[in-house]
Amino acid sequence: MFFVRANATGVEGSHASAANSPESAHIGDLRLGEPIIRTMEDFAAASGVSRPTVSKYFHDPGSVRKSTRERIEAALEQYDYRPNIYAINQNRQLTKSVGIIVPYLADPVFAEIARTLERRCIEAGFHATLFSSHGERKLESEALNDLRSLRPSGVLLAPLGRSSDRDQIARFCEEVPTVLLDRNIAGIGEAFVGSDNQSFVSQSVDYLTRTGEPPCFFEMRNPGNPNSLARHRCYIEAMEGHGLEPMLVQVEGEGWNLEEIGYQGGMRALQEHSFPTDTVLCSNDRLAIGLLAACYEKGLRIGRGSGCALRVAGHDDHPYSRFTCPPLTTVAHEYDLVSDCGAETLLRLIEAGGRFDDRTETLFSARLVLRASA
Amino acid sequence: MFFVRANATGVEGSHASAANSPESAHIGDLRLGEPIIRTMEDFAAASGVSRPTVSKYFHDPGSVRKSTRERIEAALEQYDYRPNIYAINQNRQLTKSVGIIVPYLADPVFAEIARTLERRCIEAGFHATLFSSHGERKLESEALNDLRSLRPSGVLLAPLGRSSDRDQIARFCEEVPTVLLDRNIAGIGEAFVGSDNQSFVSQSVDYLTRTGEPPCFFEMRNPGNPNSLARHRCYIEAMEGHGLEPMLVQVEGEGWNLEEIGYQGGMRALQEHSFPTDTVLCSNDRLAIGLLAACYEKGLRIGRGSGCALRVAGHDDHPYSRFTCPPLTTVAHEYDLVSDCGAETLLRLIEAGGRFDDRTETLFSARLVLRASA
DNA sequence: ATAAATTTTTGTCACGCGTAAAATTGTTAT
DNA sequence: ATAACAATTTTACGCGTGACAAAAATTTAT
Repeated sequence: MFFVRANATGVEGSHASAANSPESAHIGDLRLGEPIIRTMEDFAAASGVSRPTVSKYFHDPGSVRKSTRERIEAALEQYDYRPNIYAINQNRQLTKSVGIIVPYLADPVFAEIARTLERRCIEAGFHATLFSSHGERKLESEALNDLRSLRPSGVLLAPLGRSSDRDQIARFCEEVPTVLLDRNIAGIGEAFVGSDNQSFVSQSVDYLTRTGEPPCFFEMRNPGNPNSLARHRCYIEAMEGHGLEPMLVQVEGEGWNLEEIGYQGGMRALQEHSFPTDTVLCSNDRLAIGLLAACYEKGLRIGRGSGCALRVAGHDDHPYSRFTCPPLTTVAHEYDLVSDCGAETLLRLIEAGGRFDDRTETLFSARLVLRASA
Repeated sequence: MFFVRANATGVEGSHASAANSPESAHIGDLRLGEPIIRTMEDFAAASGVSRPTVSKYFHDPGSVRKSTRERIEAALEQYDYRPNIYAINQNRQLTKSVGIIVPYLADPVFAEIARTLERRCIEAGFHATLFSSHGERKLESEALNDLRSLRPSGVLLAPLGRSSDRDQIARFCEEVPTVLLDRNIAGIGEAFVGSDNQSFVSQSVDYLTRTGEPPCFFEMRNPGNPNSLARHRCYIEAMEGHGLEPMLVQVEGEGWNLEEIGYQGGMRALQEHSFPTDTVLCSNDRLAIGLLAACYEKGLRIGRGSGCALRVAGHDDHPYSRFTCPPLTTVAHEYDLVSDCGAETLLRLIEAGGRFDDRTETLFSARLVLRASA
């Protein structure tokens, strides 16, 4: 199954004889005669400036005299000291830190959202700490607790949704200025930024009915995701708005393995001929990816051409939907815009002192992306 | 583009009038007469026990007398106090925290690895903090610095690879007990856990040559990933071992958008007929996913059947490779095993006091996964 | 009941830093 | 040179915790 090579490089072993005391670990890279800099105290002594002045410098380099600044920066060159961010957070009245929580990092959409959020916060001079709930309520709670200890000036929270501990989130939001992202919880947090599910579904339904048979809706019977519930409702509304009968194809399954759920459910639906029309609109792209795999296995040709058996469309513009076979027609979740706006909203919130007078909800419209699958 | 609904829910506004002082924010959930518990000092007073005893309790509940334990736990019920993890880390000689760094969380493979690592560490009673380098050397450096401040007992580090600051990582590893993951850096860290690239490539090359034309190798010209370099070498060795001429198809591109790079490179290679054989072995599954999309667009049938124009295989068993069309034949990177072993190795390292006598390298063999594409 | 062992309390120091007031030094204007 | 002002240093305290020694209280053994 596996094997172990000991000392495979043959070059090291240098630290094998080193003792465990923290000093000895540093003897290697210590030019003799130079002191070891661990704390701001040490660094202040080494640079010939008092510790509070050093503290002031790190808070705002422009707030100290030029000659002092130069001395500090000279010492900085030599010792590359950096203050302990967690000690700072413990003591500053208003931190330069923000927290980010996403429900599930293994979902590429959230991975992208997290990446953008982190970048924006860093660009604004903040230190960002990222947490993933990994789909588990317990881990979401842990993340909230950690964030409390971190004392961030603000938090961007994309909650798990149905399985969140609503009361705990509400309490957290009263303690820490929080912007909700992607999934709204009515009345909780200082603001919400997300997508307008109605514009998602109405666009896809409009397009599909205009260009062919009206779509049935392919979804999970018990989605953990509140956006799924909203899309379900919007589909029904949109169909009724066209004077059409809604057609639901619901698949079983729990958790976050949506491609697998879409595949299994798709196989079953195809075997049992449960699709009442030749057009399938999936609640999200991950289910669609699974369905496409099932269709391929069944030998069905997907697309809007004459030789095609089925049209398949999704929602979200998942990073991989460009690369499915055929490429997936979908409605883009503008997660870059949502992320940018979320980060910006949080920064405004922090500048405003942590509270807004009114709780705003910013919803981005979706953008239809036509590709070959429908 | 987007619109804002102010006060859309119509139910809230309760905290709109709350002042900014930390006390007033808590009046809402404060049963009058009960003190607000923020620190261990407060909590000790509320539970009628001294603070050091409370501290002892949290360190090890079994270390205090039963009657004392019950008093603390009764108070815990009432106030749900939790010690500040960052303050703890600052003071404990040996922390119950570990750090995890992965190079790119938006890659589902690393997202899965991170998730498994985190879970294992939590199960072992540790507090895990996850960092993503997001593909940027600067962010990897930041993560290392943050971890220094966090004072973890150990770190699991999957480095960026080529773009890592090797010296900085070396220095870090001398300060903090570190297990390297997925990508080895010779001699750095107390141990390495990863995959045996040779077994990957030899298995795929063996299988493909046995069942059809020998494969050409589809890869990036300048991969940032050291595993890619290793696989390149292993492909050449494997081919020569069969007495065959290695055939390389190298595509341009930078960064982490591998599907796109595979797609663009694949389109070009197909247009220019650069594939010298009907069998394409991709350096990793993400490139393969892009190539499959290009093949679909070109109308090429993929698979090992008689009506097929091309066989395509990959490496890694990417979470989506099951759902490509056709499903991708690949060699599984056993990232669950790697994660488990990595976590276990770190725990052993911590128990051993942070240093191993010998630097071990544990390599997992790959597992051939036959699907329809080759 | 008394002595011995265990547990808890008290007190004090530590960690690495922010912060505020007072004392000192440096700079500029006159 | 002197006053006026700004920048800096000193001093002292705080944050929320761990760690350790000595004293006090409790439990257990005899």
